[in-house]
Amino acid sequence: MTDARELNEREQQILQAVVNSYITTADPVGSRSVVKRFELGLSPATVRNVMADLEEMGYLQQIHTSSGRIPTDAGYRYYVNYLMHVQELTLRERNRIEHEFTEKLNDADEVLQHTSQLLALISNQAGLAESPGDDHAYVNRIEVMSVSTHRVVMLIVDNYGRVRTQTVNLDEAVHPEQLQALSRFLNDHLYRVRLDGLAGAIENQLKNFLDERRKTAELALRLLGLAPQQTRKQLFLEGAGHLFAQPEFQGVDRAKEVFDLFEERTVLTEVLRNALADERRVNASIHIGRIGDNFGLEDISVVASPYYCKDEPIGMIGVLGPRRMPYSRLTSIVDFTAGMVSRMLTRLAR
Amino acid sequence: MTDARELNEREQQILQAVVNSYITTADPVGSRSVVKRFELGLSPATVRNVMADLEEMGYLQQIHTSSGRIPTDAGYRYYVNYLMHVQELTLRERNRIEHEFTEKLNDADEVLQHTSQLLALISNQAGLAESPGDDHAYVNRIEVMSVSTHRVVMLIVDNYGRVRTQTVNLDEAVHPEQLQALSRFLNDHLYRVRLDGLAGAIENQLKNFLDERRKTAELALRLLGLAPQQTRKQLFLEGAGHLFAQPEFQGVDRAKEVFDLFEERTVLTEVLRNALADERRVNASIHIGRIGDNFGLEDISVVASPYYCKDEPIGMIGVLGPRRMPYSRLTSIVDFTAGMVSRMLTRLAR
DNA sequence: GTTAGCACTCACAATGGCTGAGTGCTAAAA
DNA sequence: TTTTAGCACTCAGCCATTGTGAGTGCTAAC
Repeated sequence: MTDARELNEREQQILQAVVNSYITTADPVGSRSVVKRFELGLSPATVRNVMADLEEMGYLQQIHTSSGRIPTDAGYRYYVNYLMHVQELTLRERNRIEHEFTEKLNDADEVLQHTSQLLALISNQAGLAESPGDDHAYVNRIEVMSVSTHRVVMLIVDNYGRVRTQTVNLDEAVHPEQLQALSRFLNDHLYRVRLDGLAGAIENQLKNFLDERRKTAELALRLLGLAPQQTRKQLFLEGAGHLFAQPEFQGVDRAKEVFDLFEERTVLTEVLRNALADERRVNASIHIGRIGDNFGLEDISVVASPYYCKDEPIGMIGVLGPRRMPYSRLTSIVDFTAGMVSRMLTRLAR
Repeated sequence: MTDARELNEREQQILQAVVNSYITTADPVGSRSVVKRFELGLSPATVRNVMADLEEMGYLQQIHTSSGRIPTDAGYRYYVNYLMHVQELTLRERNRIEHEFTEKLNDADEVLQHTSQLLALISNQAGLAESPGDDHAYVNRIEVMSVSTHRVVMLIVDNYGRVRTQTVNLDEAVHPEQLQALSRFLNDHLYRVRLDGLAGAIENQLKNFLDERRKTAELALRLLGLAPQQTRKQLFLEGAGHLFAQPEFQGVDRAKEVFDLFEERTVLTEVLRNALADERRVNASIHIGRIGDNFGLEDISVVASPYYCKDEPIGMIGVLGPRRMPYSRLTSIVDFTAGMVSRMLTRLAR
């Protein structure tokens, strides 16, 4: 990789040919097959020279002398940024996706779970969908009730229609009147407060409360403190099996690595998050190669796109597959689907 | 497999030796290695003769002429039923398990999820645990509240401390008074009713109700009818990765089959259920070989044991691994753990 | 009934030759 | 100067061959 000079037209053509060919066949591609498949009006020898240049610049690599070339991460990156023409979805495909979202979906989690399934199905890769985290969700309604003498359930409905329950065990019994007061208090003071700032919202006002109200506030704080923090952003992952069908994951060791990756959802969430920061040409951002530092997997790519609620970015959806994946199609799919999710969510949170 | 005559002592010894050896090494075991490892005071030739007999009777098989023998399903079965001496847990191990259950576990689902993790960890196999189904759970408390004009949440607490919420969308708005009446009504009539018979319990009494009460009852029925039936028994499965470490699942195709099996939890539940019917010598029942009819997997065994709540059998827990598994140890682990779960659950449901 | 001996079987690993796809380089053609 | 034809070379994958070792069945002797 000597310098990063611009590629001339022929180089671009050939890089594109190599990437396209490799994406569909998974075989290293040689000079002869390039001229045959793409009819460039050149001889294999010329193509070889160009390929040698591309290799020197770091866009292609050989798995060993005298095998064809395959794209490097940089090669894919160049292809994705400058060469790929996004393959628009057909009307039929768009209708299909839209149709999927007419189903009865009551809250954001249902929407996103469904989304990950849908993405897996139509992309033939693994589908990912992050559900809105506590930093983007607000209390719509909050209710407390006792379920036994020393046990209390707190029920929180957020602006995405999700219902979350948290059970808390108390040391002492609570009177029904106390609970009623507590419910009123919570609804008064936590309405539209962000889910990750419930305790903080009350603490801030604590000094303004007197007597009974103060007691109620302190009880509220105790409850919130005892409730298990299930703040972890949920990540829906569907269709993992598709990956095992790909030739690059045939080896047992590889398969094991993929399996382990799927167990570690936090890492995946991380990747999705970082994808946002990546340079991007189209709406979808694309992560190419090696995920995290602890996983041996170099051969993973992610195509992800943010979804919005009322123009505010909330989370990401996307697909995950082998590095050799049909980016041009997937970006369209992911983008379009993200748009649908945004619309659904905005409607839910009305 | 000519006849099922009893095995004489020497035959038993040798069958046991073969099973033990194969369980630990995963290699077919030959006559010479048997006499070396187990010091029977016999020559290899004699052992060969006995092994030939055992093969004829269907307890052993050869993978090809001139390889050692490995046990058949029948061989394992004989071993498990008559030969195996249950390997008691050490005090240390029992303490370890008991210690795990001192953790704060608030409801049955937490207990059983924890159990599946624990089993996976100490058995080095996949851990299974079925949570109590709707046919063994009773309503302890039931509450209804509106979360928006046309949306209602029904909250059901069962006798195992589990809280389940179901949201229902209605066509028309509901008045708060209606809901209050509804909550009272439900608590009056569904207390201690089995979770899978809620609608039925109300229908049965429908004719006894007049006027407003009848209206309330009908509203209740509508709600219960609209609520999604999440009756599916939950199956916790943990430590699936352990299986991929076993040599019998190294092949890619095998690995894929295991993966598919884990996606199909209903099949697993089925197996656990059937395990109960199996002949059993010790407390734990053992399923050997081939699961279901649609899976190619012949090489799976399950060791399972029921757990109880107040002496009533509720569900199963167990471990799943290759057919070649250390049954003598696993039965103890599973049995003991099942006992702990029973104790925990009985306490929870007091 | 048990054992020693022997010929036989068969999976598995190592070896070597062959093939085909692909390359780099050089010299000639455009 | 750029492109192409030609040629020698490389290397993975396939195939057949061979040797080895663990194990067997059978027979005859103990």
